[in-house]
Amino acid sequence: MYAKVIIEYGAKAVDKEFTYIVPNNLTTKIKIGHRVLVPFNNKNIEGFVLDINNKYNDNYELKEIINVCDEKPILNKEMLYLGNEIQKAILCSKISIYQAMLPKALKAKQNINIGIKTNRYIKLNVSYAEANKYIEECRYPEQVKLLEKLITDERVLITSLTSSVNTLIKKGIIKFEYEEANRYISHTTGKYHKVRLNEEQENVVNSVSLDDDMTYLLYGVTGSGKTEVYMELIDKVIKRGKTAIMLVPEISLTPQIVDRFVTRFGEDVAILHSGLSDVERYDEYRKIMNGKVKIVVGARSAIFAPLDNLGIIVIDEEHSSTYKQDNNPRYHARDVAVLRSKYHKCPVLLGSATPSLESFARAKKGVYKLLTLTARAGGGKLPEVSIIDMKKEVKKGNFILSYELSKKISEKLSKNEQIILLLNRRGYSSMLTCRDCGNVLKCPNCDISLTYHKTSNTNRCHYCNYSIKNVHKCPVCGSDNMKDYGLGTEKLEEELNKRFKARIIRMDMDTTSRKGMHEKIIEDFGNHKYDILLGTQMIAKGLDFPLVTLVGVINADSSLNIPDFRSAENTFSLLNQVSGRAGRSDLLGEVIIQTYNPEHYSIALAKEHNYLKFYDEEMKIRKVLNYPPFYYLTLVNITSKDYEIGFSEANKIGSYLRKYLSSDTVILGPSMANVFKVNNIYHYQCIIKYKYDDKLNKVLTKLDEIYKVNNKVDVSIDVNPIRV
DNA sequence: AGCACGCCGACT
DNA sequence: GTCGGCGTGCTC
Repeated sequence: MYAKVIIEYGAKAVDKEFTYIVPNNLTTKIKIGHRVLVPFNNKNIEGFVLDINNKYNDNYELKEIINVCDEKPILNKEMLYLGNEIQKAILCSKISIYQAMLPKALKAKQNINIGIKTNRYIKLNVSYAEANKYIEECRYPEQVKLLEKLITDERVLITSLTSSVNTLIKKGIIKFEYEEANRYISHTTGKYHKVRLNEEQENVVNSVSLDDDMTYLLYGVTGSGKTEVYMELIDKVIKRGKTAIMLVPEISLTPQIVDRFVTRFGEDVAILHSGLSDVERYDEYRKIMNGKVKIVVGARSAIFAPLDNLGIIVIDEEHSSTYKQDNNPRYHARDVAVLRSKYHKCPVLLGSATPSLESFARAKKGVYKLLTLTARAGGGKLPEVSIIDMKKEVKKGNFILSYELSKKISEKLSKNEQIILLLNRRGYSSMLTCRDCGNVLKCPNCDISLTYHKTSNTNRCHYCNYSIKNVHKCPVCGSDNMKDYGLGTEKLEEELNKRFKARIIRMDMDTTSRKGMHEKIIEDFGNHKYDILLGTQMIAKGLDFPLVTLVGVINADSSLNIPDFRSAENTFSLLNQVSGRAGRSDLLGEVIIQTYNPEHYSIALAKEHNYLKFYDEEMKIRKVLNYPPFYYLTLVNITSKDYEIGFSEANKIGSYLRKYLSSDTVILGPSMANVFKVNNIYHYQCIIKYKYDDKLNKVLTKLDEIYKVNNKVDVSIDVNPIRV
């Protein structure tokens, strides 16, 4: 008996199946999907069994599998199928997908020590009458206390053995009971209040057929009650005895969503997101594997949750770029969802207030079925948005806060209402420049300027984490005339503290790096321990604070100025998202957007909350420039430590693509990537634009093969990149 | 990925 | 003479 195994190494050179002999003692036990320990190149490593058969024709001298690592297979039939399909679609190594599907504890990798925790309980081993009789005759108060507790509580958790427990066990009065522990406890805040759906929501729920593999796009304005629709559909699915996956962009940003699911569905829910520790994630994952839960709420990788009998997959904020993994394997959760929906014959529901252009275009073409929610669920109005032209404000000397925004902040503070301010840049200032020689302080390893952080008094690189103590003299000319430019969240916080007497909390990557800080800031702000929440785009999503009546966007241009074909879409969507945070209760919300480009359509249309008009405008541009959704994109990234070698190989790759791809496929480049040097590695890229190219997959696979063995340059392929 | 093998420079 | 640098190639 032979087994084909893929091994734990992610390197392209060993991304193939290796055949091993299954020793006699394992033939009955071993199954496809099992994690196994195998000898490989004089080392013992782990891998997964992908196939078992009785034939082997080659004359290579095979080795034997050492052992199977777990009782049951880790990869089920569906996961193996998904791995195959995804590998074909995005040209990544197979092992990388299987690893991406699993929690750390179950990946093929040795020396991970993540075990199962077992709780020990004690329980009565005799009738209540006998226990009571024992109590009467017992001279030891500790024993009496224990038994009395057991009569009322049925079982008691034991963390350390006491002599009274020992005695009672010995006498057979009590017995032990063991149970797997759950180390993750989702703290919920309240009880579930069933909300009655309005007519529009009801219609949407009824339009979704639970019996076929259709994809639906739910386009609903912010606050229109999309979550209630999701929960209602999931409830229906569960009542039919099926299971559901609910994806959210990054759950630790939205504890409020978790809270709503846990309060409504209780024990039926497992949570999977990056905020969990490895042991917590393992516990949640086991609940799913063992069929103990019916709903999985989680971020991107939760799309792989091994639920049987899937009845629906919901993807909230479907336009969010976090659904695409930005390192290997570069999969998109939306695509995996469609694969799983076909496998289970169940619907996919994508929801957003600002759907991605790709999805909306598909919905218009009828590939997806379009559903809409036009009104805010509580009857609340969409907030009033005003746009401030910062070019005029700067002339008046208002560099950070416009007159209008300052006035509104004071007004809301005096009414004891809350304020959210968005500034999409962390740190104090964005760069340090010498006024005498014009030198800009740059990262020595990367191609970008360093950001000054006042809290730590350092200049840091946001790409490679390089940091130096703040400098006062120009390293080039020695002048002490250094000046900082640009505005970050730290400086904004300082300015607010100077100008207002208010309780202010900052939320960005620097204040939330400690575990649980997200939740804490959100909870504290929700409990009105602060008046102003300022932060980067992490404050824009899914938060629901009834007391917030003013949202200010400090610099709407920061996302607009990123050189990317999606920058207008991202700007519109961010402005729309963050505006939606205002006025979620009966208090009317106001939004003030500060910008240097007040006439830009993505900003002007965000003022009107006009997604449909934005869609039309943006589609015109995409059409002219041959960008998605009119063309597909694939990015070939070429990286090298050596500038010259990178350059020449990138050119070779460019000509290779031009030679072998169809003539109506457009190949741009090679060119230097947006940030050319990161961590002393040079980045080149070729962009491939195509409508349909039956040669593409083959050509790219071949290219990949060629460069597998080249260790001077690395070639990675990104199908449907989110950033170009 | 990780390890052995192999061919050149600077040391006891 | 030998230790060790890392470039090359192979792993069921």
